[in-house]
Amino acid sequence: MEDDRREAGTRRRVAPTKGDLRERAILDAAEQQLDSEGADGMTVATIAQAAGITRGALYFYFGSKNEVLAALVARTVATLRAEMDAADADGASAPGDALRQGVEQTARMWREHGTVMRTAVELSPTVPAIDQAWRSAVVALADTTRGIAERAGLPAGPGPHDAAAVAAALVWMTERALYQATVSGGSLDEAAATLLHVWLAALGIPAGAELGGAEG
Amino acid sequence: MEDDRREAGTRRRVAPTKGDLRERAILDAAEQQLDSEGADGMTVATIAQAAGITRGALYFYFGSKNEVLAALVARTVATLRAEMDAADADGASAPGDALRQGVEQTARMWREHGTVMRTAVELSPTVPAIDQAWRSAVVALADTTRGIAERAGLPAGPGPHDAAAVAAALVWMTERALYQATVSGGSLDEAAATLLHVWLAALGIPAGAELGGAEG
DNA sequence: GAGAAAAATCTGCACAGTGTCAAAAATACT
DNA sequence: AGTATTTTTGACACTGTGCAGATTTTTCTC
Repeated sequence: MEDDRREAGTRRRVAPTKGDLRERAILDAAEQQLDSEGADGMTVATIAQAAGITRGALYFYFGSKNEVLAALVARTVATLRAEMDAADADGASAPGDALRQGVEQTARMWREHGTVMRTAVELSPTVPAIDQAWRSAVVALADTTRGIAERAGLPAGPGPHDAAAVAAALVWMTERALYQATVSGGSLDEAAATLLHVWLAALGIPAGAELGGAEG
Repeated sequence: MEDDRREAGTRRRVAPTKGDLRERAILDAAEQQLDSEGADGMTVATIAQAAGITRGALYFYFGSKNEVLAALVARTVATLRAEMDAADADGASAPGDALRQGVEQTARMWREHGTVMRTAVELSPTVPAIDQAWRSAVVALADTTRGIAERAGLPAGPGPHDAAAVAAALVWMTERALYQATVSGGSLDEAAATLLHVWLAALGIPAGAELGGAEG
């Protein structure tokens, strides 16, 4: 029963190995090509080549092309999660500042890794692995947000207006809005400003100095 | 320049031809296999075979497998649209009845052509042709709904609470809810009941006799 | 530390599916 | 019949994926 040590879909062990370098190289190559060629132009052969291995070898590290994408999404999303937690735990304990930082960081993530984020949203419905990675990230962000919301005074108990429900709705709204901005070539900054506005309103925080571009 | 008479992605003329029979046969075969085999198991070869032609010939009628799906979505959605318009123009001029019929008919469509509808939702983000067909249907339904909403007394003028905005939101909500019910194996009837409730509330129509299963 | 055993990594090829195309066959038109 | 148009075919190129081993790296033993 050595199958216990195997990862689903691959023949590789889960144990720590140096081949993790290759894994990272594969993900790097994938992200780069996702940017330049798009999700379709990016082929297993070109990824493998850029990572210095053959097509077949890539399937040693990942069970499929989609699993590569899923891992890429997971990696990108882990960064965002870490930044959010750090910002939340950091000096910025005032709910308003935490929210501003959260929205800003999310927007920055979309700016720097827009293609990955966009791919995650688009492939979620059809690729279970991606859906899982993405959904777990959203849930984690929603949870962090819930903490802020409670500190801002939202009720904790179960109910349609409790901190958890509002936080979830806000996070999904943000996903949707930034995705739309990315796809339609709209301004991420404007979207972020709008989002922050709604966030503050939803949590009942008086809008102090929001993002730039105040108007009307 | 005879290309003007050509359809994008195919070599076939747009002009009326008898080969439309084959086209329908292809779509029928596709829908059947979509039900039995799923979107992945369904291959161009099997569709062509079921339609009595070879793989290559299929590409004479449709530019790609996705175009077949897109045409299937368009056909299915055209049916729903026609039914909605008929029901709206019909005897049921009372907004409440029109809404009930609309929701019921949409739910029935999901019951009878669930696989096609589901495929439309899932492939919309990645297949432009499908996205276009689906989106246009949603817009059309939203417009019909807007008419009902205005008759129900919602303001027509532009604004975040006007009939058009509310109608669009309701239609998208319905899409989402019925999709979720289909995917998660939930009850379409229950979903429809909930939806009708929200619809009536949103349009300010007193809930007379809603669908079965009243509670609380 | 040499050498064997085991594990990790990689290669090369096979196979099925999609999409393209030039040329053949069927059909319609005059 | 003769010609133009529609429809079909068959072969080809490319992609994703599976797999049987070959090769390299690590681990263990003496």
